[in-house]
Amino acid sequence: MNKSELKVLGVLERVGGFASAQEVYQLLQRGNQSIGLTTVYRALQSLLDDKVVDTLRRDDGEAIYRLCGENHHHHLVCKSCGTTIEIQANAIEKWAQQMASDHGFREVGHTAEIFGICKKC
Amino acid sequence: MNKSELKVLGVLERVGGFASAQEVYQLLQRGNQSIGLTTVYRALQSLLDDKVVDTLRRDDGEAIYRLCGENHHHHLVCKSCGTTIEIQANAIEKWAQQMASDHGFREVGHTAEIFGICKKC
DNA sequence: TCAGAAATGAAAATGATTTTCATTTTCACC
DNA sequence: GGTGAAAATGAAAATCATTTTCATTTCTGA
Repeated sequence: MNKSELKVLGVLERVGGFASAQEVYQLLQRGNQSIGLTTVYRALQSLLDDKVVDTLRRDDGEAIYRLCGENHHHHLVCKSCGTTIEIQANAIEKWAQQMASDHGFREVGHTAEIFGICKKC
Repeated sequence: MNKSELKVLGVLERVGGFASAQEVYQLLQRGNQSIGLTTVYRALQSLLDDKVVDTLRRDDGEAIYRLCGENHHHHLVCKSCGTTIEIQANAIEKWAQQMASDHGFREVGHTAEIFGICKKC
């Protein structure tokens, strides 16, 4: 675990959720922790290999990362105004585990998002 | 639904599973159905809008598409080999409805996906 | 201190996807 | 059949995340 990886980890901690490589890079630039974009990618790859972070893809295909083992939540998003509400969902966690083990999957993760039009809109 | 979209649909039918835009393009070139890559992308986008096809991302970020049945389902995806299993989930449907109505949302939709490493990998 | 290894980052390369724009096709109407 | 506006097409250029290259800098351990 070298210096760059620690900086990237620091950002992911502060963010407390998902961030893309580009976002991590931007955030480091804003602070006085600037490291090169290439190094950000390398650090993320290395953290992935060490299973310290977790990765997903946004709808647009951009990869996003977060610290493993953070308790995660889901989102309820308004399609119109963008308001986002965090929701906990034990039901979902259990469902994902159950489905995965039914089919012999391991190292399981999941995503779930609800979207609609909120009261105000 | 125009001619290009029909050709793309034809390929997806023959493939009987997921294919990327680039793959659809290649397959059309091999047959005597050649259409431009741009048109393939446009046709896929249009089919997506019409909810005739379904999309996912490969690990490398490439988008893959397939015909979707009319019944709504979720996916269990192997991060390693890409194997995809369709799963039904009444629990999720109910959860989404419940959460949304709790917060006064309407016109509700949702996404949910489970990913992990399958038995074979 | 010194040499070799590892880390770094700027710039170029890659590859999927999107945009641009000039051309072609379709289609309703005369 | 002929006409023209609207839609479809595709080649080429642009975009953008990510990876590779490679010359330079920093570590590390003897």
